Amino acid sequence: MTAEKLTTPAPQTPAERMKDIVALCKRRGFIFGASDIYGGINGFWDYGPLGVELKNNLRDLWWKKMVLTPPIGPDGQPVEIVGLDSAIIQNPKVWVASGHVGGFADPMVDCRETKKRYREDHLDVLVPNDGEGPWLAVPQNDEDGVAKSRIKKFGKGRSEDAFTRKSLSGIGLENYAKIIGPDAKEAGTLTEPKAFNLLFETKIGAVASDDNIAYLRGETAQGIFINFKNVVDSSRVRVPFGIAQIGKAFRNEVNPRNFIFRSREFEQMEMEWFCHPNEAKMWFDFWKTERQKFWQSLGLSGDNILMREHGQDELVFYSKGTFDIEYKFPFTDPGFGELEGIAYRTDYDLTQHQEHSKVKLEYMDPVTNERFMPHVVEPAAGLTRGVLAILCEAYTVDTNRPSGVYLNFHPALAPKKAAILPLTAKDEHPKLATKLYLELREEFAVDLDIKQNIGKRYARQDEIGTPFCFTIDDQTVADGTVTVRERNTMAQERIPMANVAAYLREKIKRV
RNA sequence: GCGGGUGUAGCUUAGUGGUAAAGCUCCAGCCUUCCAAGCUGGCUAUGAGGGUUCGAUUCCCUUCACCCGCUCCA
Repeated sequence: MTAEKLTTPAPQTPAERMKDIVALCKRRGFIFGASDIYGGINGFWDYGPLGVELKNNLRDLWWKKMVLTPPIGPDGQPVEIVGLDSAIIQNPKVWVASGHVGGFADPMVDCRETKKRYREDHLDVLVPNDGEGPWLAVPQNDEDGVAKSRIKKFGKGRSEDAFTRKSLSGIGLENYAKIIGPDAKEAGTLTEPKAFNLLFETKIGAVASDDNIAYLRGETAQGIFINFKNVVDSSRVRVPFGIAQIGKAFRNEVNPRNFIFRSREFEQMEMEWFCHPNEAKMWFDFWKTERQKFWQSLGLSGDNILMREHGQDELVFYSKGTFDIEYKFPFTDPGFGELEGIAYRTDYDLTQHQEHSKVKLEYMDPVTNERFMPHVVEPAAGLTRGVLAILCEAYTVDTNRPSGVYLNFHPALAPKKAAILPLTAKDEHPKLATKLYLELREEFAVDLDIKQNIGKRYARQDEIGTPFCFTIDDQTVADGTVTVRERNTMAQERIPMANVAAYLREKIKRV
C-alpha cells in the first residue's frame, strides 16, 4: 500500500500535460512540425494521417451545422446560410479597404531596457541644439508633459528652447545610440524600427516587381464581403441570411507560440450574417447562444469553456460588441484562450468596400422596398484552434490501462470510428475480420489490425482515441457474434456481427 | 522583437575531448482465445553550420527549432 502510494506519479502540471499532448500528437501522427527534416520553420505545422481526419471531421461538422442544417431561427423557421469558397489571393485593394494594409502596418520600436514598445511615428526626439548630452525620445502627442519632465531630469539645467523637436521617423539609425527611450534611464536602448504588417506579401506573375504585389488573405471574411453582391444577385437569398466559408488564412504573427494555437498559416471557419440594422442586436444574441451550443455538443463543456465579453478598450473601433468563446488550454491555465469570436461588425466592411470599389452594395428589401446597408454579425471560429481544444479536452490520463492514456474524442470527431481486431492471426479470425472491415469501411473510417497481441492493439487504439473495437474470436466462427470493447470503460459486450454497422451508426449519431 | 532555458533513436533517459548505452515503442518471425505477456532478430540519434584540436556529441561562436516570461494579436 505504502509502496504503491510512493510510486503513484504526481499529478501533471499543465506544462507537463501540454508536453505530453504534443509528444502524443507527433508519436501517433496527428501533428508534426513543418519542414521537420530541414530543422523546422517557425509558425507552421503539418497534419499527419490522423490529424487530417480529425480536422476534416470538425470542419465537416461545422459546415453541416452552418450550411446544410442551419439552426432554427427565432421565428421557428430554419435560418438561411449559403456557402462560399473564395480565392486566397484577391485584388490588393481588398486589403486596403479592409484596413489590413496601411493602417496597421506601422513600424514599431522596442525598448530593451523597459521592454516597452512604441509606434515609430508616435515618437518625437528632443535634440539638444548645442549637441551636448543625450537625445530624449518623447511621445508626439504629449498630453502628460513628458517632454518637460524628461528635460528636467536629463537636460542639465537647459530649458525646452535648448532642444529641437524632430520626428523619430526622420532620425537615422546611427543616432539611436544617443537616444534615451521615453521611459528609460539609459541611452541606446531603442531597437531599430520594425514593420509589423501581419499580411504575407507575394508577387503575382513570373516576373517579380513591386507593381504586382499581392497579399495572402489574413482572414476568410473579406472574401465573403466582396462576394456579397454576387451571392445576393445569384442565390435568391433574402436578408437576413448568412454566407459561410472555411479555409486557410495567413498572418505574419510577431511571435508564433503554443503549438498550433498561434501559427502563421491556419484555418478559419467564418460566417457573416447579414441583417437589418434594427435586428442586429437580436441576431448577435442568437449566434452567441448557437455557437456556444456547438462547442458544448462536441464535448467542450464545464469549467474549461466560457463566454467573455470584450471590454470597451478591447473592441476594435468598428465593432459594437464582441464575445469570445474561450477554452482553458493547458498553456493558458488558469486563464483561457480564444476559440471563436462573435463580433457585431456593424456595416463597416460593406461600407468600406462600397467606397473603395465604387460598387453599390446596399440591399433593397423586396417586401418593404426599404434600401439599407446590411449590418453584420460574424461568428469566426478557428478550425485549427478547435482541433487543439478537442485534443486537449480528449487527452485523459488513466494509469489503470496499458497505454496509460487515452483520447476521449466524441465518436463523431474520432479519426477512426472503430478497429476490427481478429483475436489471433490464425484460422478463421483474419478472414472474418477482413470481411467485416470491407463492409464497414464503405460507411465508416475503420482500421483493420491483425498483428501482435490483443492488448497491444487495444492500447494503440486507446492512444488514437478510437471509440470502439470489434474483436473476432472462436465464438464468432461458431455463432456469428463479436465482442465490442468500449474505449472509455474498457467494458465488453457481445453483439451479432450483422448488427455492427447499425451499432456504430447509432453510437456515432451526429451531434 | 527582447530576456531566460532546452536540444543524444519515434518516446523517456545514460554517457564521454578518443568505438555513443539502455528501457519502452516500432518492424519481421515464432508463440498467443481478450488489455503493451514471453522468445528471437532488426531499423533508427548527438538539430544545422563554422571554429579550437591529432581527434568535438562534449569546449567556443553563429544559426535553427521548441519551451517559459514580456511584447504583439486589425
